[in-house]
Parts: sequence; C-alpha cells; structure tokens
Amino acid sequence: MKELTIQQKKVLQCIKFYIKKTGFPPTRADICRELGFKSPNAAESHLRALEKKGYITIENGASRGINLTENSAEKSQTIPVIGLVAAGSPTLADENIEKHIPYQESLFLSEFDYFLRVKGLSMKDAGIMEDDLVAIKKTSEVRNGDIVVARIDDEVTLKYFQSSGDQIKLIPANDDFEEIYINKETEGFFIEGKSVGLVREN
Amino acid sequence: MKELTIQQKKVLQCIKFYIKKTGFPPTRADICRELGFKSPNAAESHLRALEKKGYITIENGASRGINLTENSAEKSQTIPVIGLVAAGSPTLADENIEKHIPYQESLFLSEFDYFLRVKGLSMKDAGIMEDDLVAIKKTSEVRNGDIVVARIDDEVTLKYFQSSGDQIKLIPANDDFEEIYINKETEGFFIEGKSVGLVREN
DNA sequence: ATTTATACTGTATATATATTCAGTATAATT
DNA sequence: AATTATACTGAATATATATACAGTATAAAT
Repeated sequence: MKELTIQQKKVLQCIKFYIKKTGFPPTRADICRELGFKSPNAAESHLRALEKKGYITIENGASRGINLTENSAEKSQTIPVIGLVAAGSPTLADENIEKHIPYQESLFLSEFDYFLRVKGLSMKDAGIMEDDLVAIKKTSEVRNGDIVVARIDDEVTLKYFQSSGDQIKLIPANDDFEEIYINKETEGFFIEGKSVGLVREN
Repeated sequence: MKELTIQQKKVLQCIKFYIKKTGFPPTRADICRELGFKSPNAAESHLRALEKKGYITIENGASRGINLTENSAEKSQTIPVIGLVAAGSPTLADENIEKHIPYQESLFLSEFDYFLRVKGLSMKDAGIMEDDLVAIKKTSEVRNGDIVVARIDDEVTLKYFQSSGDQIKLIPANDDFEEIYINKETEGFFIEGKSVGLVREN
C-alpha cells in the first residue's frame, strides 16, 4: 500500500466521513465544498491518485461511483488482538499485535480497547481457557472481584482483583496457582485494565 | 415499523445488495435493471413508499441519495439469542428469541446460526459458565469431542459428544453431573447442532 | 535536463439521474 | 361509493455530475 500525501489523506478522510454521515459517497463538488477547493478538477485528480494507489475504486461514468477498498475501509473498524506473553506488557504497539478482527459496536455492554489472547490456565475456574480472547478496557479504576490485567515489572497476568486497606491480592481461579500479594512497597505494579467480555473461537 | 409488501422487500434487498457489491447506492435505473422494471417511476414510487415507512431516507436532488435507516440496516446483520430452558427446544421461533445482537462476519472461524444462552454449570470445566452465549451451528454432523446441543424429547442440553459403535455418550464437563447414555432404542433423541464459539458479556 | 507527481483554478459539456406528469389496473380501506 | 395504497408503463425534462481541456506552479524522481 503506497503512502498517501497529506492532501490525499484529507480527501480519503472526507470520503469516509461523508459516507458515514449520509450513507452514500460524495460528488466532486461535495468534496470541494468540504475541503474548500474551488475547482471540481481538484477533487477529480485527488480521486484518481487515490485510485492509482489502491485506496478506492471508481466506477467510470457513475455518479458518486466511489468505493472504498477493503484495505482502506477496514482500518477504522477493527480491534487488535494482543498476545499475553509472560514477559512483556500488552501495549498497542505494532509488534505486539497478533491480528485485527472486525469490530462490532454493541457486542459487549461496555466499550473495550483490545482483545487479550490468554495463555495458561490460571483462570480456568472462571471459565477462561487457553487461547480465549478476553476483551480488555484500559482503565485503572477497578473494583473487588473484577478480572484485571495486572503488570508487575515485565510480567503481565490476568487475575481476580481484591483490595483491603493497603494490601492488594491478585487471586487466580485455579487451585494449582498461588495468590499474589501487593503492598505499597511493591514496585512496578500497575493495573492495565479490566475484562469486560470474552470470545472463544472453537 | 410498518410492514413491507413483497415488492417493497425486494427493492430494499436490492438496495442492500447493491451497496454491498458496489459501495454506493443504486439509481432508479439500476433498481429497474436488477428487478426487471421498465420504467424508472416503478423504482421511484417504491423508494417513496420505503421512505414513508421509515426504512430509508432520500436526499432530494442528490444522485444515489438513498440512506438505509439504522432500523433497516441492522436487521440483516443480527443474530438471535435463544434461551436454553430445561424443557423446550431451541428453535428459531419468535417466542424463543431472547434478543438480537449485531452479527459480525468473521468473528468465528465457521459460520453459525444462533447464540444459545447457557443455564447451569454442567459444562463449567470446559470454560462454559452460566449465561454465556454459545455460538451454535445447526448440523447433525458431529464428531467425538464436539460440544453439541442435544435434545431428548423436550429436554435440551449442552454436552460433549462421544459415540462408539451403537452407543452415544453425552458427557458433562462437571463431576457433579451424570453422563447420559443413548442407544438405538432411545426415542426422541436428536442432535440440534454444535458449538463453534463462545461469547461472554461481563 | 526532462519527465512525472502533486496541487490546484477556471471553463465547458455530454450524459447520468432524479423527478414530474399522464396513464392503466388491482386491492385495500374508509 | 369514494378514497388511498399498490404496482406498474412510457415519455419528458431540468439539473446534477463526471470528466475533459487549458492553464499555473512547485517538488521529486530519473
């Protein structure tokens, strides 16, 4: 996928916005109105550049005959899947992203930022199995009983959250695993987010 | 939402299909071509009827100015959620449908027909908890180890499938529950489908 | 040094398109 | 019995729209 110039990006954004707003693509004149061009040929040539670079297709002769290609259309509608590796934090950096899957607005009750691919069986009694995708909302506001993504230095785990006074307990849902105790002296402790849903691909 | 006539449904389907195929809505002439009408006014009057009934909006004067309303856009993209009640089969009949949730094409690897709302903990060791939504594909072709929706008379259950010779075993994933044995004398036994995925709403 | 891409204005025009008007006919509603 | 909705054909037309052509100017690539 060839890089776009700043102006070409603006035109592509304009097309996406127009479709979202109206349900159909803009005319050359519409693009000029939105972006302040005074000649329809300004829009025309940008469209041909976008076509040449593969971001749109144009049906010749058809009014509003602009079609966003999969490549350019998908980007705004996918959610990243991040691998839970023992050492390494689940950030949205490119190198940690396993893949993208199509986003679905109201699949879960609350919004979420990414899927975490679960490794190991430390939460099996909570019905969270190896390779499940846990929907994570990035937040540090968590309550007792929430299933949280916690980071201690470079180690990232998924556990039940339980705080009482100054002490925090991270509780696994599996008798074979140990509870983890956190206190104010513990360094490098951080709540990355909490689970708001789960998806399993059989 | 007012009911549509057969012809109006066809026109609405035609619009949806055209948008999916091309990325932009059809003209009156396009609709005529797809549905065999000989006058653009045939399309025009159907569009005005669809507008009046709230399925689309039309931007007057704009070419291809058809916009599917939220109501009509969702319908083809939702999947039913069916409650698993101890007595009663999970059919797609209206009275058994709990709600619809937005459908997402490639969420799971294989296609599925409905979500089954799980009651009870008979599959807890398989990570299937109360109120989980299990994605069910309607089929009777199942293999050993598949998690299946089985019906015995009016009773419907979710269990592991295991067949050997003439005998079929339905195995729970919970020591508190008993295995169920099926043989050729057993009447009213039927495999409704199998699990191809799971969604949990926290 | 020449070509190609970017980034526009400005004018012109063939045609794609929405939309109105005039009919015909059947079924449903008031 | 009169009106309204459905379901079209067929013709006409104003205008919305894509698109080509003629320029100007700068930056990048070959």
